[in-house]
Amino acid sequence: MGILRKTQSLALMLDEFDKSSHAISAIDLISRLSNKLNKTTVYRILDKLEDDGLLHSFLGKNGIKWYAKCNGCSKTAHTDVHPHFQCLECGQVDCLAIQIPIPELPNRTALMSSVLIQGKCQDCL
Amino acid sequence: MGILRKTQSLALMLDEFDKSSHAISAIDLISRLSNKLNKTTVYRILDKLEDDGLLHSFLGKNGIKWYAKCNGCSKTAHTDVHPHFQCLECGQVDCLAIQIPIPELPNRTALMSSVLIQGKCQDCL
DNA sequence: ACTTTAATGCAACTAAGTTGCAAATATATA
DNA sequence: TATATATTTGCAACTTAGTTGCATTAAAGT
Repeated sequence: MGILRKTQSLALMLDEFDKSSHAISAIDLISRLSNKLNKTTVYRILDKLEDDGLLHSFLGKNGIKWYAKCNGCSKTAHTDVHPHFQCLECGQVDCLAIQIPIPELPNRTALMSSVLIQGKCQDCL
Repeated sequence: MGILRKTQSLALMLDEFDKSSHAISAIDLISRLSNKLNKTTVYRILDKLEDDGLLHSFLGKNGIKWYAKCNGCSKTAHTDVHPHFQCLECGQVDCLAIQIPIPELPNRTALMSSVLIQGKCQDCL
């Protein structure tokens, strides 16, 4: 069950995602909003926004969770499966607007895939 | 700094990897050996075996760490970069002996990539 | 304005992994 | 083979990311 009520907490969080063109880690979001929201609230709203197809989540370098705005995802299906890029120097994480084709696997059925590319971003080159 | 001494703990751990053709999660290994080894020891030996290029590690579904035997990696470089497959039904994780080509990225340099494919494995189809 | 129900904060918890240090055990040396 | 030295190990305590239960607060419907 996704978002039902327009609360202040929700507005604050949407604001953060509007401000930034990059992905935001749950941890970072919690610290940015630490004087305004409890971390439990942050996690719960992230969950709901993902349910609603407004955000998608993925795991970064050390298994920590990142969120970014969805592009063409719906409440029912996260269709927009793209790779993510994490800069090894500044840590910045972005969605890449490309498709990585996953080949047919003998004896297996691929249902989803996650690709994390690491390297140097624009700013750090 | 990798393995220096041939200890019992080391033998026990190598045994586990010899027994299984699949990847093993750190957690699973700890529980398999819980009556013989301390979890700290398990983590430390895994580290060293990875340093030595005998094992490689990667992150599975929920960000937990998996280890599998290396194929052609050396102490200095983990060259064998392949995707991993995790079965959504039984949880089993395997290395896939294929290459996923990462395209050139405009304005960025890709230094490494990790690909996790999820779906159904042989046994669960 | 009042009622209902969802959202929030808090504190306590879980799970995976890490650290410091003293005790145990390999290996090198005599 | 005994001894010295240095690596490994176990333990307990800690860290970090994320979760849960429950009482309180605040939206939204009437």
